[in-house]
Amino acid sequence: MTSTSETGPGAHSPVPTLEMVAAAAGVSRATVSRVVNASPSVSGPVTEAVNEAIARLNYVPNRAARSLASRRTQVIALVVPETTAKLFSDPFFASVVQGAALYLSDTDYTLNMLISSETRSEKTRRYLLGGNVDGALVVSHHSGDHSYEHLGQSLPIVFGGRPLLQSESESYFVDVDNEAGAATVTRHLVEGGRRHIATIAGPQDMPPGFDRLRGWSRAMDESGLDAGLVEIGDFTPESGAAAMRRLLARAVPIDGVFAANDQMAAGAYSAIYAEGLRIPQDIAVAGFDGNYFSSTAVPALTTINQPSHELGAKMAEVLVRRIENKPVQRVTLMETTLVVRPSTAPLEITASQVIPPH
Amino acid sequence: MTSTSETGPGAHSPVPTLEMVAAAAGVSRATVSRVVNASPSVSGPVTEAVNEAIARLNYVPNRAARSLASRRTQVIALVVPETTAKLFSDPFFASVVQGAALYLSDTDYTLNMLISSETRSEKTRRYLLGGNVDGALVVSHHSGDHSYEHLGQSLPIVFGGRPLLQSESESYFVDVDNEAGAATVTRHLVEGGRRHIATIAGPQDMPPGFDRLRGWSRAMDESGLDAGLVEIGDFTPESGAAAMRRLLARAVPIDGVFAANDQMAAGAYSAIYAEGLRIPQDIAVAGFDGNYFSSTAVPALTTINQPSHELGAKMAEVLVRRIENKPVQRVTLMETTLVVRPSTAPLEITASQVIPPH
DNA sequence: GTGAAAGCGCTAACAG
DNA sequence: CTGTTAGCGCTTTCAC
Repeated sequence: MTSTSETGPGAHSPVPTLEMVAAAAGVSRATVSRVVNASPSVSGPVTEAVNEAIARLNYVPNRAARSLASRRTQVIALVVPETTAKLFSDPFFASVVQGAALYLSDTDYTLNMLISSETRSEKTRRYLLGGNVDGALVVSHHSGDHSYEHLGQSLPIVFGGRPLLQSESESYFVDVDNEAGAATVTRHLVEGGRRHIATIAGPQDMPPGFDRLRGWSRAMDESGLDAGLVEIGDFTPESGAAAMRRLLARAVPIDGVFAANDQMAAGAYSAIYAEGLRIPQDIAVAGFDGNYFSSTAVPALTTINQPSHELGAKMAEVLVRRIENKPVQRVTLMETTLVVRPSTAPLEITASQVIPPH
Repeated sequence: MTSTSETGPGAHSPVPTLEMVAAAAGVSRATVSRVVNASPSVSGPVTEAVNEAIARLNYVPNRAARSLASRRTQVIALVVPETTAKLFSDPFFASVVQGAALYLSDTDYTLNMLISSETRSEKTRRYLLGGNVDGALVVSHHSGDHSYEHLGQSLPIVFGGRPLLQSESESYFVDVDNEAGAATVTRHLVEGGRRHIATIAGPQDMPPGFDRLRGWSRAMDESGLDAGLVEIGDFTPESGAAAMRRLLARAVPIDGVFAANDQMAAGAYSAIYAEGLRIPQDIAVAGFDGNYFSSTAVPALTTINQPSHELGAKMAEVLVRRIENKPVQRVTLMETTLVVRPSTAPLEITASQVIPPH
């Protein structure tokens, strides 16, 4: 902490400026600027000379000066409007952030992470509107929360997850194809020989909850099966267990369950085991998300994998295109993948037991 | 993507400048600047008038201009020198990043995440030295990798994890107290009645591997037990399983194992089960890290919890203090906590079986 | 194609 | 205590 040698007397600037490059290359500052910004209107020889000088001096442009002059910041905000508790417990966020950061590391943009728990949302808004960023990414898992929607008029924003309300759908967003994923995993259950397939749906006021139920229904209809076995949970394991108990309490046969996320599927496991039933022999179980709940469950859980890094990367890509006025689709849906695991092993292996054992 | 209304003809600047505030408050720009920067040398009435104008105009300072003039960026880089594969699979990083981001969200600093996979490390270095950030946080899980060490001379840096080499220990770092944690969990095993306790250590060229082995040894010595049952792994589940097999192959009794991380403990589980032994009845198992491997194992794994968010927050705190020339310790050790789970249930409940069952 | 000149919005001595 | 005066390092018309 004692002052260390820094600006010794007559010390030359440690960081070379554009002006120094210009002098070294024998051109004007404007020309160097053009080369740095890859302007097409600089002759070959001059470009070379400048690049040589840049390399020799190890020149790095000063972002602040560049931003100030160009009125562009080259900064993208990543807004996470969540309580810290939720943030800490959800691996999805981390993946999305990493995906976005990774994509941007290949561009000239820089990621600026803003955690905006309730109390500071006003501060966040002002920061965003204060000309500190060129655009913003808003990630709110599983909620479709677009409370930053109105900022979209002043700043390019890309949301993760589709908006809940129709009226808000002027916004750009990237989402996972929840409905298709749910339909796919449901079809997988059908192909495994299951005929009495229930679902533990998510809250119907959240897009993922709604869309996944819809996908299940569609697949059931298409397979000519009854789509009446529905119970609603809130995406927690406990709610999954409770929903499963309600399903089992209905006096109808059930040989398969699709839970709208892995946590609820984990809850369903315990309810099923509590009844002395077996997975997958008696009831096949499938989830959605593809997080560690699915891989560590016993037996491992069949699920629909969400491409969370790709989602983050895609959000960043869409935003950059918007900022640079390149054409982009307002809505991007990411494909999911089915991950088959023992929890949905087909019934055929027990074909010899078509007659119930007891 | 057709051009939308932006700069309408004669449109007034949407973002108020400091100059406009000065005019509105009837003072000079310098005075406004002083108020914004909380300089003590501005009279009460004037401060009030300026603040009123700021609020009325909804003024937000321009970061770029401020940085350019003050030669401070208010930006902190978070460097993650890892392959993307590792980054994506390790929950530790995410926690540290979140902790740092959360801490900084209460300050005037902003986090700038740099993912620096091998190929781009030169680009990263130049960026860091190009005056784009006020300081850097370097997080490299489990490795003590300080390849950015030499930058410490030009830029304040705080590392996560202690450096491997003695010679490099001029650097500031925050680390988990690996040795104390390992000793604590080992003592816990001893208190549970275990007497033949082995360890599956991590690589001895990584500080955490080394320190945790040391903690185990120390606790064993202090308890008067033999500290000879050591096998080395590489922190993967597979290596943990292999090490456990080697331990079991030694023709000596083993009733407890401390694995240097949860993944290796998970591997040990499978080797133990493969021998027809039971956890915890025959062998108690404990890990280190406190990630989901420990909570989802069956039986759930006793482990040492790493305060990863706190570590991230502390790193940020130390760095900010360095930047602002406030006193800070060069080394900060974070305390770990013991999480007791069924995998180390005490032997006492089977006290009646002091005589081996066979 | 290239250079000259005029700032971008703010801070930081220096006077007063 | 407050105003004046210079820039910070770069981009960007506008001439040449």
